[in-house]
Amino acid sequence: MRYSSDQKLQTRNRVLKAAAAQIRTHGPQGVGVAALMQEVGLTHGGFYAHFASKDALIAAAVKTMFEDAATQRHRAIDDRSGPAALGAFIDSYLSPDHRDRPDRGCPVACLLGQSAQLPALARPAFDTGVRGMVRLMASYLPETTPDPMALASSLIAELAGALALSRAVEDEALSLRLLEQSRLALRARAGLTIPKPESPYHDH
Amino acid sequence: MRYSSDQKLQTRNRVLKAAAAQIRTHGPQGVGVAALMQEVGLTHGGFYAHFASKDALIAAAVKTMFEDAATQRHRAIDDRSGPAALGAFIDSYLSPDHRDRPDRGCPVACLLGQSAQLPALARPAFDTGVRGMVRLMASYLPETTPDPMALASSLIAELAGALALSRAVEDEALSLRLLEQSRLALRARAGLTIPKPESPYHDH
DNA sequence: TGTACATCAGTGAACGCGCGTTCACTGATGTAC
DNA sequence: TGTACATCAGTGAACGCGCGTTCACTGATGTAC
Repeated sequence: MRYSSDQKLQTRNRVLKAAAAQIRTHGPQGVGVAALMQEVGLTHGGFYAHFASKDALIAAAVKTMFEDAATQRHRAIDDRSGPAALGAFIDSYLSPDHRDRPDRGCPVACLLGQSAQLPALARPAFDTGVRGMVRLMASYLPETTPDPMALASSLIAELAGALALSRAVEDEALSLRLLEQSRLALRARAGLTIPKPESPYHDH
Repeated sequence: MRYSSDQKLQTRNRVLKAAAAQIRTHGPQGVGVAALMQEVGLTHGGFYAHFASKDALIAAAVKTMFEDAATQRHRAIDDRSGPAALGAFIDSYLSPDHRDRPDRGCPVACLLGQSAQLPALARPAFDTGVRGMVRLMASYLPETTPDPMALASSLIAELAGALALSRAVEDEALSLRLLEQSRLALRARAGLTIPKPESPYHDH
């Protein structure tokens, strides 16, 4: 090969990363091959040295989105445990920061309404992502919980729903209210009796 | 005018109705002027006798979607009252039927993830729709509820989130589980202690 | 009442633009000798 | 070690198609006289 040994792989990864960000902010339809390659500093013709088609790119990008999210989750599990981890998870998930940065956020919430526009290859990754979130949530719940998976399913639905609603809504006050009401409700439902007052990030 | 007096209005309404169905199933981007007009039995050229642009059509269609939903809600209120109405609302909202028929379903859930693709003219209608749902839910809640609007906000987030998740997921079993767990959880949270076992539609 | 004219919803061909994809070519690097 | 050749990531022009929009035209109906 004429470029340094793994340069092709690096380029591919840069394209994938840029695509993932675009998908998260503008949806699968919002990705343009030419614009994407320009963002990476290349011309559009070179795209097909890395991917067979735009759909193949999207499928690969969605897959990596969920893989990255899974590793992030595992890292978070190792860091803390029990109520502290659960509280931090809920707070950061329903924070204005997470709402405003879909390009760095939870892929499940980003793709909630756009799954119909995903190429078939990318669909299974979404299921895996949802299952992973529910399982994670269940593992966080107090041991006294009668049916952790059932409760976790319900909690995840509210978590993703509240974030998606807060993003879809135009009025800032309404958006913040949606986040905050669900944040408090979820903390209570998950057995965290004392909700942190403000600043959802640094719970000491 | 050369066609019977209100024919133009009827045509316009037929186009609007077809557009609303398309938006619900395939998103705002999924609507094509030519395909839409053909569906109504006309040729694409005539479109611009009714709408200034595709965006204007989408804005109008979204607006009517929410207006129709609001009148449906008001009709539902008149029919029943209290717990029966609340239970029926939750059950039908989280039914497989509602999941499988987005073209007839709640516009809030349909547009949850696609609001970024809506023309600016259509955005305020979404906010109004969300507020309307929360207010309706709050009015259903038991009088003993401490903060009905707060609880309603949380309930609506789970309601919309669970429906959207169940639609986005590929695996039927997972999809049904998401619907059912949230249906039971929401009934319990809303103070309906005895959830109906199956057949969410006819709760006599 | 009957006739001539005006109106305008709807037709269908055409335009223009964006975008995914193709392809002949480049030129720096790796390999063979 | 040095030279000739092969490879292939990336270039940039071009193609083709879909789609939103335009426009000259039609012909059935409403209106004026």
